[in-house]
Amino acid sequence: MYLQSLELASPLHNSPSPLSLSLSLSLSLSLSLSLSMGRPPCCDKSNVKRGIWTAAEDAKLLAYISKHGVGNWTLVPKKAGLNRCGKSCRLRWTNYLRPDLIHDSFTPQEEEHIINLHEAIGSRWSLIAKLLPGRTDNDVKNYWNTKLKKKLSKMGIDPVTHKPFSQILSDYGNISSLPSIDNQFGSFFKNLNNTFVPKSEPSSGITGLPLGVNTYSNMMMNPIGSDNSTASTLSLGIVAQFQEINQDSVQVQPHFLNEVASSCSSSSSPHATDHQLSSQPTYLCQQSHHEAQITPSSSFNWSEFLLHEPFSSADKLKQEQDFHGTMMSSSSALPTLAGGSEHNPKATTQACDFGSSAINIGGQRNNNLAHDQASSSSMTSFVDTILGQDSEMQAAFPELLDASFDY
DNA sequence: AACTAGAGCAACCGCCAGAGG
DNA sequence: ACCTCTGGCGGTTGCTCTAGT
Repeated sequence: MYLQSLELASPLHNSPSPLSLSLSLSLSLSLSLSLSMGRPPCCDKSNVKRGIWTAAEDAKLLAYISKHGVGNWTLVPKKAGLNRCGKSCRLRWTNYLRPDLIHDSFTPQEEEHIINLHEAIGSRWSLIAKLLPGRTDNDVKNYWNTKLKKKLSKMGIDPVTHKPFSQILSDYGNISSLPSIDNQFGSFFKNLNNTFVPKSEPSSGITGLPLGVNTYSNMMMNPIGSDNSTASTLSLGIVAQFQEINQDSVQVQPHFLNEVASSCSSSSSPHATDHQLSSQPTYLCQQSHHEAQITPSSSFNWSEFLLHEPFSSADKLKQEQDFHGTMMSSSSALPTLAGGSEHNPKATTQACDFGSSAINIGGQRNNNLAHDQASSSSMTSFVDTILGQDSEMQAAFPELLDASFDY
């Protein structure tokens, strides 16, 4: 069927030169191969318009959807009189034409939400977008990739782990026998090539940034003396709300953000996922949703081993003040987030067990405090743990561990 | 004015999960 | 249990615009 429509529509048919014949043949062969070997394409890609949408196409799609609503997207282009792939129509509607979308630039508050949520749940753009009314996952993703990632890097924060580069360096220095740095440190070394802000001048990376980023940078860089309970409440609330969204997303209609927004902004539900919370906790990884869930090790907790960023006392004082102030604003800006864990002590417990750096903003800071007293013993046990695992891996995969890493 | 590099963003691609047969 | 199909998602690409030289 696909082959037929391709041949009928192909411009090659109008001029059967030897070249076009061979092209047509190879095209047919590859197409029939793909038909026999895998799933057929959702539409005849060679026969649909691609690229930028015109105003006329937008008008057609809008007119059709406003009249009939969205149903089967593969039928929409046909019924709307569009020469487009159904998937393309869906994307155009979802990312651009939907009436509830905001096309303005992101506000500092939204920026802060994105950063906090990214730390909490990683690059789950659709989930993050559900917490930002009027924004699409594509918007958020683009904004993160083009702006926020660079901003964080310039501030000396690894956008993948949300840890200060210096901390990652310290960690790496203490566990230099680790075989694979790629998995552990994400984009750190990539980012380090482009930007590095000396930690002796923390203000240089912060000046001029919007409030949200200041807040975040202070949270990241000054755990000392900060209001741990507030920070903890915020981060735990994010996790709780994320869990709530995860559950709600099953029920809501995907294309109507108003419904999504209202379901997301509802107070933390008492039914919030007793079964979820009591089930085995999982670590959320940023690399890919395909490998996003990792069974946690019971032997150690990453956050127990985090180092804090050393600053001069004057910097500390200023950042402490900033942190107090901005955390308050964060809490007010995220009312449902902050309230999430209050009604759910289980959530608190579990979130604290989330050792991944991606999860626990406040918990990490608590641990940083404790780390002042217990850093050496913690780091020792951490190194022991890693070395133990290293030895196991060396025994299992000796050929993979021969490569050395020079920096 | 012409060229170039980088930023921003819309759109596409390929994979996956889930529904339905 | 298996297969097909659709919708959803995250990652990537490529076009356009703008600032710098």
